[in-house]
Amino acid sequence: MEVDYEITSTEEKTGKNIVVILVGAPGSGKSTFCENVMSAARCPWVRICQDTITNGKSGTKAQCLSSAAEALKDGKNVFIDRCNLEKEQRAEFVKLGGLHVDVHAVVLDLPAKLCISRSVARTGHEGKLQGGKAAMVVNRMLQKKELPKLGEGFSRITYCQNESDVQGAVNTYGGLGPLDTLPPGYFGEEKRDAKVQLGIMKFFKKVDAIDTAMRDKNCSQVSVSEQETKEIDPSCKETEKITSSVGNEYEGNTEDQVLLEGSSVGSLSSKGVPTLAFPSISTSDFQFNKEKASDIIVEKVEEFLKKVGNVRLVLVDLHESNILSLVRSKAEQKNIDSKRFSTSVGDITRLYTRGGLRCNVIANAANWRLKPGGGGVNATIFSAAGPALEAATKERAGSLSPGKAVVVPLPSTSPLFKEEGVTHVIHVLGPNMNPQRPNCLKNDYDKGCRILGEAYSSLFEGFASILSIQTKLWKGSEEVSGSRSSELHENLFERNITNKREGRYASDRIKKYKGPQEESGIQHAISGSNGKESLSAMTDSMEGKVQSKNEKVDGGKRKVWSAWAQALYHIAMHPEKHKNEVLEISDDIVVLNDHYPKAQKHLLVLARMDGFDSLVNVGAEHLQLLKTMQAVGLKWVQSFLSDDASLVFRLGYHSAPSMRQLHLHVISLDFNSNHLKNKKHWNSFNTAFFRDSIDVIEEIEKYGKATLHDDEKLLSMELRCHRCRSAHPNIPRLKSHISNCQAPFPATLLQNDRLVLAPSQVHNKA
DNA sequence: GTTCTAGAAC
DNA sequence: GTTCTAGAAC
Repeated sequence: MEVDYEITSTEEKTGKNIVVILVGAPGSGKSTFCENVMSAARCPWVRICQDTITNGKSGTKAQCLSSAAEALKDGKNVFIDRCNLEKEQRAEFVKLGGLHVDVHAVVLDLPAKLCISRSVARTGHEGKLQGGKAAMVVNRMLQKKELPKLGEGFSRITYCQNESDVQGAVNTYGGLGPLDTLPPGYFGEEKRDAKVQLGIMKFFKKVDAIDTAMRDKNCSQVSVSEQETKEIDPSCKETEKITSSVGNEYEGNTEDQVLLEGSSVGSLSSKGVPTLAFPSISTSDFQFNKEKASDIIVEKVEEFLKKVGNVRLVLVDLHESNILSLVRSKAEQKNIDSKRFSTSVGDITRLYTRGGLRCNVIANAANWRLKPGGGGVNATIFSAAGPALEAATKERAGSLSPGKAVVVPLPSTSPLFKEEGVTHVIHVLGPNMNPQRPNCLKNDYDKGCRILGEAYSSLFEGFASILSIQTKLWKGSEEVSGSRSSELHENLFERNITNKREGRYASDRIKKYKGPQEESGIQHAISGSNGKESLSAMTDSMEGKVQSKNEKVDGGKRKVWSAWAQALYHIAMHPEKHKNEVLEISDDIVVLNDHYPKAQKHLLVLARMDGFDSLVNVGAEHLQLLKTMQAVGLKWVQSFLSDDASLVFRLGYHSAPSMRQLHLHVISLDFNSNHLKNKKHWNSFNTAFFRDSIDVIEEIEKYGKATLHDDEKLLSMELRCHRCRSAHPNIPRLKSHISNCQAPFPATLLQNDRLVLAPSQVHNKA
């Protein structure tokens, strides 16, 4: 290894090409890794996948080698996307290295159970290795795995043990510029003693009929991306032999039979459909009658699913229980879409890692003090989420009354967030029928049922309120927005087609909230806890939304701009009258400093076209102008970067600008400015309200329109750091945090050139 | 868009 | 008492 080190260090500045040999079992995410790097990349990469090398069909190792050599000759970097778990399988690819080519290894050494659940899920599409067999194969492969060493000829080896390591590596490679080199050596932690766990999926003791149906029918909605389905590739051809030899070895092993059956549940890990997992409320420790409870659950689920599209609810219990079967049969009787509601057996805090079931939000059957401990689900969730949940909960509410729910965003530091992808926990308190517990209703089931119904309403509305923030599900936009996936949790909230019905639902809700007889439970769930984001704020904002919608729908009416909102318009029309403030004038655009800059550098690029006030009426005919604005913005960014290479920029539009005349914000992401004073300022640049220019252009190219997120709610969202996503109670605290936060930017921002930064800084920021 | 300021939150 | 937010006026 020392030899390698010397070679690379002497040639450090030459901008060598790289061959990255991925090492990982099927299901470890190799292809996804490549895709993520390539989508962020600043220099050309070629992914060589034995599985698809012959016009989409599988090929030979020799073909891979020659394609790799060719790509290197063209000056491209290369991914070798095959399992490469054994030294011998890697040897020939390592030989691609030389004077001008470095060979790196990226080891996706993720938990075996995760690889297995993913790969088992994927074989359904491939039809090669079926269900349990795939599990055996992966198991066996992992047992044979030999982790790469520098001595094999690698100059750099990166070990990834979990998703966050993987993201780190994606950032590192994705951020490489053509002349950049990475330091040689070992990176990340190597865990050699990891033993493969057999029978990992006994957790799924029973496959719900509903779940199975879901897997079979759900291809369109619960789509597994193509490259994922290809994960078991011919580079694992060795493994097919293993399959046959191993297959019998495991037959008759009941645990693994269970595994096989249960694993198939993993395939419903539906990326893209926001999912709420919830326990049955009140039926365990609070001793609520299960028969009655199951009626309420089914009724509330049905009601919610009718109102909100494209979401999924999963009732979870640790064991196959009476309540699960009651609910299942009642849901079946009511013909509730099994794709959208199902039951599941397992630990609600391990649904993804143990079962491949992605749940963005989980509900907690909380106690009234909202404290950890006790037993059951509450103890499990608090312990799995770590102290971060307790702290975040405290920020939101001190206690909870029966029938109410409180939505708590999970800090990204929580293991539940990092490992399971859970973004929010919703605490719910149900009615209590247990004399040993507080607030016992003494068998008053009239009241009990009402409160339990309220509890579920609160829970589901809380879930919906999260969606409305994260996916604009309620916006009723009638077009498919760009379905790029994004940061860890946003992945789960992939944007989807929303329909008019949902849009109407949103406005129905507004009317409802404006009415005098508000349902306190619902109110509570949406307002978070104690009115911080108060009901009135919500109704006001919703009202605003309806109003602006009317303008759009009615078409004829135009937004009326106040006098103060005309300033940019005047400058755009007569830049010569504003020579002092204008930095650049052309026929199409005017550039000026924002009068109240919200960061060290904050420019506006104005469109000069009369009547082009905002993105609301943008269309394909404006494409060229938008591209010009973007290009001019980038030009200025480059000049700023040459003065200060530590800056990072974003270029984009406000979905609902306050000032007339389309203006592109070019802003450095330090947000170090005294003019940044309030929530609206922050959120207008750091939520979906801000539309990156590059995305707007892409959407117009694809759909002729841009999706706008002009929901006022976005502007009153809690304050979160744009880097580490931590939440802060007020602007001063946020500002003091961001002045120090050096966390890498979230993956969403790192993709698609949304960030513009100096080439020399690429690694640091990523 | 900002400024001003009452009053909520701490 | 001080800090901070949010609504109204411009």
